[in-house]
Amino acid sequence: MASGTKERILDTAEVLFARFGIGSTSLRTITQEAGVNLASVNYHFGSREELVAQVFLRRLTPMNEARLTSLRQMREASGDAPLPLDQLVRAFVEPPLAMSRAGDQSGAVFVRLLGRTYTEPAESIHALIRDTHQAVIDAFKPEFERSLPSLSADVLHWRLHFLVGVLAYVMAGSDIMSLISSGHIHEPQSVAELVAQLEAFLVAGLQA
Amino acid sequence: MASGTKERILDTAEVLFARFGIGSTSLRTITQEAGVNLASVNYHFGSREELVAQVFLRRLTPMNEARLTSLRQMREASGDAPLPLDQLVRAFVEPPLAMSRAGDQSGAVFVRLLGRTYTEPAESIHALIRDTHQAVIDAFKPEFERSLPSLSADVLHWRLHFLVGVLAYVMAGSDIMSLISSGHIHEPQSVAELVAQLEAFLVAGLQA
DNA sequence: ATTTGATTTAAACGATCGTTTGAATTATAA
DNA sequence: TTATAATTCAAACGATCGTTTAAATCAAAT
Repeated sequence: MASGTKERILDTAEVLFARFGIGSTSLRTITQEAGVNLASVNYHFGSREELVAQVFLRRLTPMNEARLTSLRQMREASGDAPLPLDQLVRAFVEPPLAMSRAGDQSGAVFVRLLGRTYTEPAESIHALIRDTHQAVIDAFKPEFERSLPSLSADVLHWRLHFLVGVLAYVMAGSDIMSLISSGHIHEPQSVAELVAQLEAFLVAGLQA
Repeated sequence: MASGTKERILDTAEVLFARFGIGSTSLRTITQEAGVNLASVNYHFGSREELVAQVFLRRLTPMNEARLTSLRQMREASGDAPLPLDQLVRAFVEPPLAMSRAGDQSGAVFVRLLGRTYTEPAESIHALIRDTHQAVIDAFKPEFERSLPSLSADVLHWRLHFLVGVLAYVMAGSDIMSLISSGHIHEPQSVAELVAQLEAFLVAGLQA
């Protein structure tokens, strides 16, 4: 029964971090829910902080690779021409949202956690997200510049900032604004529809 | 020297909540920083949870009143006609951002705290924000419907969701995306410029 | 000046936190 | 089977948490 302890801790921590927040979830709560011994966290991860980092890293890496792969394929298909803006937005936005429709719920849970973490104050986590996103930004930024040549560097910077903000908020899946629709919680029928809605909004905003 | 203890606690808690997060800030840290006795929090506020609520309530109330006042003035000036979308967006977006330019820094600190709290998991705080925003949503929702008559209820709902997402992210002032501009942290010269940038982006996105 | 109530203070409460320890248990391989 | 390593386990460590208590101090009013 030893095998799988590490993954059980990661899975359980992911769920509890998303539900109660990283700082408000204790190792005792995690290990109790996971059915493993308290000391196993320090045995397998060394410290609580390392556990937090591993929870993010095991999903951030493939997620960002999906974005880069999508962008690379578009580049190859597009030759020297600037990329169509809608495709560019989609390549950036879809991979994280696509995780929400994974067979198990684990992907969706992590997306929610990640979205919330974007605006969380803990500097150590910010640094981790920043590092893992660096390659993505480096690859997408010049493409946006080429696809939106009429925008000044300042304006483009702000609009990309806004883009990330929308994405982070959608990922966080905050239910605060469910009251916009008069109390009706209105989940999208499918991730594809959400991506389409998001893409239309963002493309128009970027081209404003 | 007794007088001002309550306000000192509120001010200090606001700063520390914004910097380290609500759940990660202890009463001992707050009272030590504020230079007051530990027990004074429970004396003046009853409990830590009530202190958190008061930190939000003392600024949320005037902020939302500013939004409603702005909307009411627009309504009176506009007769029966639908409101111009840019004005509508501005009335919703400007009051929270305007707090950032208050004489003291306290307003800016709170805006940052509020933005971060939008995607924070603590349900008690969500409920508090939801309640204080209810009147604002009730007033703005039908105006957006009138100013954007071509949008279906579903699409409008999503776009307002996106709008709130952008606003929350900007308020949070996350520096994660400072790397978009190649590491240059690029603060807006003025709140007015930020509002203008935001308004252009949002109006275009809403009309997509 | 004295009394009354409001406020501050130091100290302690039990609970929970992340981490460590050393023995018990399990898996791996010779 | 026996030796060796990996893992799990119960228990305890010191530190910190929010809260409470009762005495000390302050302010205001009689």
